[in-house]
Amino acid sequence: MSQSKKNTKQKIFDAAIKTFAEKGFWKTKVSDIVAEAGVAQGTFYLYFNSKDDCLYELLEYLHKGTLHQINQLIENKQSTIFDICASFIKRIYQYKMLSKVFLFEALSSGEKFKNLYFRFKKNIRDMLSKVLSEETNNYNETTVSIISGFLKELIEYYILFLNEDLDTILKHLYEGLEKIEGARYEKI
Amino acid sequence: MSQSKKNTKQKIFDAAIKTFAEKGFWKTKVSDIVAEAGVAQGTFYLYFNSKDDCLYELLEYLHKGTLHQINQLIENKQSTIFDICASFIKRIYQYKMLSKVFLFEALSSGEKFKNLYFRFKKNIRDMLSKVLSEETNNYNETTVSIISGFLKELIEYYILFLNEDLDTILKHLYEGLEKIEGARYEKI
Amino acid sequence: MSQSKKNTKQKIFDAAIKTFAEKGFWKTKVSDIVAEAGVAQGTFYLYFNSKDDCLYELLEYLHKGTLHQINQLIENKQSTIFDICASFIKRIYQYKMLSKVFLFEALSSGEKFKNLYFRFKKNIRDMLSKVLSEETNNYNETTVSIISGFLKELIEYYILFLNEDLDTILKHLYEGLEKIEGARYEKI
Amino acid sequence: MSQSKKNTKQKIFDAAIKTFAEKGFWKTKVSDIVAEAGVAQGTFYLYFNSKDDCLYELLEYLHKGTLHQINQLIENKQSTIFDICASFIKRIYQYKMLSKVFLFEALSSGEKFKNLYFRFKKNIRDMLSKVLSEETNNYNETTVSIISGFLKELIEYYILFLNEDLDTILKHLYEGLEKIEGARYEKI
DNA sequence: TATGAATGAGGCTTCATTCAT
DNA sequence: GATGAATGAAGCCTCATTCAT
Repeated sequence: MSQSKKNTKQKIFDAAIKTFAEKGFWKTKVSDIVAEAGVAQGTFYLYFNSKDDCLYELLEYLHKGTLHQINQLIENKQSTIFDICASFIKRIYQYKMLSKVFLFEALSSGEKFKNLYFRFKKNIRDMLSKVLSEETNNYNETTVSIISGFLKELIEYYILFLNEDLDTILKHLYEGLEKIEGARYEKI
Repeated sequence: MSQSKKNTKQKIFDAAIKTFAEKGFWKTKVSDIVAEAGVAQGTFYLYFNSKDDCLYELLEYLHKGTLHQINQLIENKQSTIFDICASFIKRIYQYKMLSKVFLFEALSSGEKFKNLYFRFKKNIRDMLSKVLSEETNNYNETTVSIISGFLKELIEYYILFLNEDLDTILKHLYEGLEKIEGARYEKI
Repeated sequence: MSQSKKNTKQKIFDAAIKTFAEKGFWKTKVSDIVAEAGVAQGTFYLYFNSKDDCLYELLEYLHKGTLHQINQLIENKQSTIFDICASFIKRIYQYKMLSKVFLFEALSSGEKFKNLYFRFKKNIRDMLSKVLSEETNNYNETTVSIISGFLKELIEYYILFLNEDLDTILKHLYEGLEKIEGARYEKI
Repeated sequence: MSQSKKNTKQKIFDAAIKTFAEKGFWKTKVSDIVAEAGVAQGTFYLYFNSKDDCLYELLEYLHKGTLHQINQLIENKQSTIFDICASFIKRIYQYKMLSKVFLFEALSSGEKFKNLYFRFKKNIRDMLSKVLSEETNNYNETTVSIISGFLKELIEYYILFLNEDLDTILKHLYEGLEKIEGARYEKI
């Protein structure tokens, strides 16, 4: 892939993220994306087969990257559940707009996206399970649900609704996990 | 409102809930709703100004009813946090399809719906706060976030994804609150 | 089907025939047809799934009607090959524009239409065969090819290109068949 | 024209013939042609002004070549009508794909092409007239129509539809002319 | 009140053509 | 000459909404 081709695709990608996040998948027109990207309507179709396709590629990118990042932490045996969650929250915060699309658009954007969303949720829960079972001796599924739900609440309420900064959110996370797990963590 | 008018509107209401839940707001056509309801296309517009309007009315109905139900429990000073949560879960379970639309479509269906959704979330959190502060002496916002997130996880994962029955879900709820609060509740 | 519905479909049908005949299938836009018919763009899609569909329905109509008409003549045992051909030519002349579409657009409008065209051609040849074998004792396939080709030449050259009137064309037909068959026919 | 330029143009020419014949003029995209030719999209426009232009050049080439070939036969006073027709059929068979485009696409590809087609048809008929009037003493226009139609039927039905081989088709031709003319020809 | 045919603005996508390299 | 990414006009089709009956 040539440099210029890569650039054009990236421009469209960035514009799509921004537009999907602002207007939502269904209200976003391809013409909005290309206007934001500064390319012609037809150019969009050189890189994506459809609007659907574009969203799917974006979500897969976030999905894979996030899981990969967490997996690497897990392989480092010294990572605590706090490290994992903080890493997750940081990534979501970094990709705020794209995450918004993933977490709050996917369920209503068609079967394909719903499946991707639930695959993601399942993966996150599995990772939490793994770390919890290594870390504590009274692991159970309920704890996974509590933490998984708490993470989503942090994102939904503190990031999206209240729009708080990362440090404040990590503080909430720390306090929450402390309460849930009854343990103290080193902040990272 | 005459009896027959009420019936027609109710037919459309029910059809709309079913269709929105099955196909999502954006993929639902007015023609789908009226086909399901067994009335003519034009009839829809005798009762609703628009497709948006119809969804909004539905969500407000769920919103108000749910808050009202919880409020009544709160006014009965003996209600525990478990009672409140169980009542909430039961109602969501009862209006499974409509709730699905509310909890997972609203954020992506336009500004108006997003506002309604966050108003609802805020109300639920406030009620939890109120009960918690009456019930425990170490109440804090973090606990509200944990419980609020846990409730949504129960709905998202156990009701929508795994499609478990009400009793199983209430069991999860009980175990979760026990873990969060470190207390035992009377099951209702 | 209500009267008004029938009328609208007929209006579109007529407009489609005219437009297809004038501009050809590929150059005809749905917007041309509806403009000619005096209805809205969307109305077209109440009656046809697509432009393809519309053409197909038109051609089938001509196809079936023409075959039916000839079949009835054949069942009357006294019909000569001249009667059959004259009846065919008259029908083509009557549906001049639609026939033009069938005979000269179908082969280039996609597989489906090509198949319909060759089915039609085969049917016509079979009918000619049947009548010839009843009428003469030295019937053979070559004669069928000669007559079939002659008929198409009459249409292509005298109707479409020279735009001659029906009587002149029937005169050509009479002379041609006389030459081919070496017999004299009663003009009908 | 340089050698390499000639090669590129020829590659595109050949690809265009193949593609037009397979998919028809309207369904053929310039991108199909260049893919088949193995050149870049822009290269097409170094040799042709437009897709229309390319088809027109192709058809003119077939047109002129065919007429030229027949004219040479006519100048040789000993050529019979069978020689002329056989030569015509052989050429059509040799340029099967291109002929398909000419004979069955031209009428529906726009005014310019329709004119070219009828010019061709007129030329063929004139040549037949000329030979017939030299060969027989009871020449008339009807015979021209019969032979012209028969030739097209041979192409349409036996070449395109039944896909028979050249010898078989020439046999049909021989039998047909024998029947039409009541004479015996030397096969060439 | 109820109907359902008709509307038409608007979105998605295609593809012939251009042009900078 | 050759390339192929970029263009953008144009066309098909959808569907929320209207309105005459």
